[in-house]
Amino acid sequence: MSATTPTAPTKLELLELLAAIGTAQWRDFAAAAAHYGLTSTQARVLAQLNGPLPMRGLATLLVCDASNVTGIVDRLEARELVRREADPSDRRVKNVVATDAGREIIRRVREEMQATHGALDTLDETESATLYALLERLRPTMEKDA
Amino acid sequence: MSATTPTAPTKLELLELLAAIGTAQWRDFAAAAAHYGLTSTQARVLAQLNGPLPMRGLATLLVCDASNVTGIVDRLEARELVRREADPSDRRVKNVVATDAGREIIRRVREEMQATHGALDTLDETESATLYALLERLRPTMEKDA
DNA sequence: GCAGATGTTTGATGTCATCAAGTAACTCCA
DNA sequence: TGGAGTTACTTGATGACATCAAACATCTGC
Repeated sequence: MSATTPTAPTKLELLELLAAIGTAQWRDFAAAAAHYGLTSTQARVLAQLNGPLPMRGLATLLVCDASNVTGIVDRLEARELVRREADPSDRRVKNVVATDAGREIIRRVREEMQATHGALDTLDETESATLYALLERLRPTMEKDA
Repeated sequence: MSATTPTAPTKLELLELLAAIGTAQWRDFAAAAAHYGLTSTQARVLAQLNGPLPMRGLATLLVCDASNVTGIVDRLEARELVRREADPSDRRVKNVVATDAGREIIRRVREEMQATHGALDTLDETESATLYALLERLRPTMEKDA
């Protein structure tokens, strides 16, 4: 803590800075996705698909209406980035699974977020660890809904 | 640096955490905006309007097509949150200005981002300052376009 | 086995995003 | 001066998201 003697920021300043970082990262993500002909929403869905996930679960994760997910998955399925599979234990649910192509494309999108990667590379190990610890402190409160 | 002895996070972990914080904040903002019948885009426009701003400048800030801004400002103007004024020095440009109601509503939106406020309140002054300094280091690189 | 809850889709509607094209106004230089 | 080229804004077409309401099949519990 000797190298930097930061002046205390007002809460508003911190809030605005956080917003700026957030939008910058979002733009980086959207741009990388667009590179592969994906909308940011489609990329977001792919990013969630580590394992099979019911439509409803997807809607919950995206915090949107289930009917919305239908269309998004339709378009992803048309490009064979995703598949709908019947759930063996409940015939109502359809599990969405990423295809190999889908996994590959989202991997590349993450890789190509150059602005974000570049920014994180400017931090040394200690700084990264500090930032990580601070953000992790914020996370639980931030993710509580109103 | 004694209270916390953070284990070094991988870059991927840090990236994901940053993304999580970003989307949490975005949701908080969108929810607060919805409270006042604003879409997140409309709220974003209001947030930019500190002074008069030409349509084109707004489009640049939002990183979107100018034709898009026409519709957004139309809807804001219909609700009298915003006004189009002729520019005295260039009759092509229309400057967008927030009305009193517009300024008031965006002020309240910011106030009501409870998740974000709550999260930031968990940091003491030193931590805030550290976070601020780190994020400010990231900012310039993050905002560089690809 | 029936009533109610749940998962998914369809259809209507509104907002946001793009692109292409059109009009008005500005700039600059020959 | 006066036209060529640029710039600001709008309009219209189209597509992706987002919501809600309603339909349908299936599950659950009593």
